[in-house]
Amino acid sequence: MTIPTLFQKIHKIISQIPKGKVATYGHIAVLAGNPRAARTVGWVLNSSKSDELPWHRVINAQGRSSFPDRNKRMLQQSMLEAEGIIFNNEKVDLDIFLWNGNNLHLS
DNA sequence: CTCCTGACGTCCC
DNA sequence: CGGGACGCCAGGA
Repeated sequence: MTIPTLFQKIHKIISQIPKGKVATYGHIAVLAGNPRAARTVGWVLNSSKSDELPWHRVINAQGRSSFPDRNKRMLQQSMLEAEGIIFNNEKVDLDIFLWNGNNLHLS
């Protein structure tokens, strides 16, 4: 395959986020090779089928959900809490739960 | 080809 | 610490 598109890279990376960890859009963008493609990451999640990607493990640099709908944010929070992620005033401790991309392997 | 939009990030006030 | 403005990448009309 020729130079996987950011879409494929991002998609692959997100699908490999380990349980109990979270990744930020910016971090994913970095892992994908484009530190400035944070927006593209969000676009991928929105464009791709949310049922095949752990979208709930993707949050912004603030350690918060970026959903415009409060209801959606709480849903994500609940899903992460179910995985062991601890929320502090609706904020995640990135120093502890941020995935560093250890087990990441692109093909 | 040009313009608009988007689950972001960083800088400045 | 909160809010506003600009920059980035990719896709769709």
